[in-house]
Amino acid sequence: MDSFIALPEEKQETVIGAALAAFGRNGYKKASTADVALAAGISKGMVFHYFGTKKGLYIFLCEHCRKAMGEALSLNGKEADFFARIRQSTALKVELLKKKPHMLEFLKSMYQETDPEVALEVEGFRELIAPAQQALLIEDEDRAKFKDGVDPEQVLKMLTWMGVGASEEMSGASDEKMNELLASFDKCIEIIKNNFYKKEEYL
Amino acid sequence: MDSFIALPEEKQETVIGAALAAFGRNGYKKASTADVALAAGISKGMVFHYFGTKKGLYIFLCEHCRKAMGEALSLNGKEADFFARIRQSTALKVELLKKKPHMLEFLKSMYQETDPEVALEVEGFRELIAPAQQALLIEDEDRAKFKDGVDPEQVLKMLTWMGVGASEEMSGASDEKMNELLASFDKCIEIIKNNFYKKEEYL
Amino acid sequence: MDSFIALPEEKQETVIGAALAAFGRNGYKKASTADVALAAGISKGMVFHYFGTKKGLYIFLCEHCRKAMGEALSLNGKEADFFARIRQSTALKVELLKKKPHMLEFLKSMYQETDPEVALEVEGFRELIAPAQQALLIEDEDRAKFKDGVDPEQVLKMLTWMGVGASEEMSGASDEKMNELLASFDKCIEIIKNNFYKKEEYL
Amino acid sequence: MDSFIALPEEKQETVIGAALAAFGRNGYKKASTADVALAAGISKGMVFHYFGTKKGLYIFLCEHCRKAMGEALSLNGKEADFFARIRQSTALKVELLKKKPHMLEFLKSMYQETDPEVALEVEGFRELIAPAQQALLIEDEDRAKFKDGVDPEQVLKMLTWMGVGASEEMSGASDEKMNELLASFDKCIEIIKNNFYKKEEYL
DNA sequence: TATGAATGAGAATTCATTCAT
DNA sequence: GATGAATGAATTCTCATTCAT
Repeated sequence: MDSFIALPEEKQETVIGAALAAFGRNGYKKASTADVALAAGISKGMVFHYFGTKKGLYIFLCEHCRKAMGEALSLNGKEADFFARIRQSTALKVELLKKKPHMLEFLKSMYQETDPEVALEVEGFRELIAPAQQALLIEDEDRAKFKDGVDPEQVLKMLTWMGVGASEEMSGASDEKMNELLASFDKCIEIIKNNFYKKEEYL
Repeated sequence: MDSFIALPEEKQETVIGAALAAFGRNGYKKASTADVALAAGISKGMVFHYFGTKKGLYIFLCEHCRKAMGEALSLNGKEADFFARIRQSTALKVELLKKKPHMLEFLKSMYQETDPEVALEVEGFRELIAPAQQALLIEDEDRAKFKDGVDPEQVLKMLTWMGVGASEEMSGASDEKMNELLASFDKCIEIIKNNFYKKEEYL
Repeated sequence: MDSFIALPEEKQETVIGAALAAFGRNGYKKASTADVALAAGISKGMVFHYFGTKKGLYIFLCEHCRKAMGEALSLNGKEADFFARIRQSTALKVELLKKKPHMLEFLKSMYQETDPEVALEVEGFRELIAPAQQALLIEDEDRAKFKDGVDPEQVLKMLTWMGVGASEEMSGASDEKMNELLASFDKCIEIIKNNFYKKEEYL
Repeated sequence: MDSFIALPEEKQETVIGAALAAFGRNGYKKASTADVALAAGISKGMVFHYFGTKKGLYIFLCEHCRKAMGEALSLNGKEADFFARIRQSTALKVELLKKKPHMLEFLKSMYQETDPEVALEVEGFRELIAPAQQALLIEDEDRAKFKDGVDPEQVLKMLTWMGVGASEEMSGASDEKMNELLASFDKCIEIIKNNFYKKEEYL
């Protein structure tokens, strides 16, 4: 793993790209180290030299994606408003994944991974990525903006669930369909905001 | 397949349960027919006698789940009100999945399945199951109940996504937690109804 | 086996025909008892009831063919002349095999069988059938007909080898081709007779 | 296949010998890759590394034999006389098959192979090998040497059939027996030549 | 470092044979 | 006698991992 990090950035990217694509396309079990090596233009032996085992490579990729997600979202300049934060967060994620299509493939596949050999690790990474994806904590100043009688936590839950549902539907959707779904999701946020924020003041 | 259907119901259930569990746990590729046979208490040979191939078994399970879902939801006695229908549908699904926990596992895994050997079949079943899961079509008499300026279709989409998100979270949750989530989901429906229906008339 | 012989002739023929066809088409190893049973319209269990094992069935068929061959050739009414005997023998064989096409298939396949499980038995039957096929012993009265300086035994060897070679080529040949080859073989016999018999007296 | 060709000649021969023997002994279907690997002193995996599939190995062997036959016969230095050519060709083939006994076994088995999985390929190779085995075309200058009234083509056919018959008998014969048969075959050629060539001029 | 040949455990599938009904 | 469900050994093929070069 150290020896991999010592590689020139460019070569690292090639290998990572090839591996993300291979696992994204076929899942953990069916993706073969030979495929990864071939696509990366290195020998099978090197894959094991760099990552020890197939599992080691997979976990490295999970970690790599988590970092990339985190970095992208950390650019999220603390938007003042709760709903604005949700929208920006969503937009940033979509941005990132459009630039690194293999990463999107991989993440989708990772969310679907059921192979027990990596189940534990994947579970952990899912939890690590989740908050990074959300940045959805309701702060005190947000709370005040909600209409009386509306439970902000419940609204957050609704939004979170909707996000999961929308993501699920985006998985495997075409680019066109994805944009459409994104617009629809945006509309949902809008609707909820319109209905649960105190109208006069925060719209 | 015929020979399988001729089996006593009880034995069928054992085999189906074992297979749902195996595929649900490990996904199509890694689940092994030997595991299924062992868990079902039959010989490897019988798996092939009954279902021909591993793929045949998988497709049989898809079909089986579709039927079970359909039957459960067909009990849904045409509630008059749109939101009432959603609630009942959700309650019925949760009921079913509590009784057949392996089926839930399997369905989740099926929604995630990417193995090209069954991709086509799974795709088909997803589409067949989707409407059965919903029974959520908005009818004209429902449309009239929504506030002016509210797009009923968008609200349906929100509810659908929320349903998926909530189901996801319910997966693997304890019985207690599941009840809690169900209550929370119920609250969501309530909130949305309160906000999008014409208040005076339909609450 | 006794139980099989107790069957009505007609049923026996059905089973034998199906078995000859199955083994003839696919060879010993690849032909499956299930195929035989299906084609014969009986259950797998009966195949084993009648013949004990797959090998038992195969040997029964060998024996059956040997008998059939012997009976056909025994009709061969002791033609006086050596070459006339060869021709009649050939004609009778062709006759028989045209009437029982499955038997021909089977015999061809049997001559080709290399599976060690039946190699010994097949070897034995080949030797048993060979003389029956030939009826080619040169008798003293024949010997006198050959030109001086011609070794009758060597001529017999030539004819035998030609017979094997011609049979080999007939295997797998179409009906039309087979007739053509038969005519050609006939011409060979004629040529040899013309050249090795004392001309004036025996042509 | 490339990787196999890259092997040291000696190892290639070992593997080829083991495979020829296995298929020759048991036929395509029953010969097992495990046997081949064991006899060749390599692992099961390597068989597939080298040849991809069992069928790939079989076809490689067919091709290998075709080449070996072709090379051996190409040494046949264009003997002037037809019968001389036949004798030399026969001698060369016997030479080859004495050196590579497994090849003989394999070729016999191949000529008998009926397994549909390789039927097409075998058919093709049979046709390719046939002419290589013959080198027996009668040329115009040969034709003139035959007695009037003798059909040279029919004589060729006789010789060819006899060659097949003799080869069949040589298969599996002891070295001593083989020499005896060879001498007998030689005598046949001599006899035929004596009878069908114009005596005064060409003997 | 880098290679890819080599290994061997494991997976799907087939099928002769047995045996309860 | 008859059936065909049931068994499990054997077979082809795949692939992570190791290791000599």
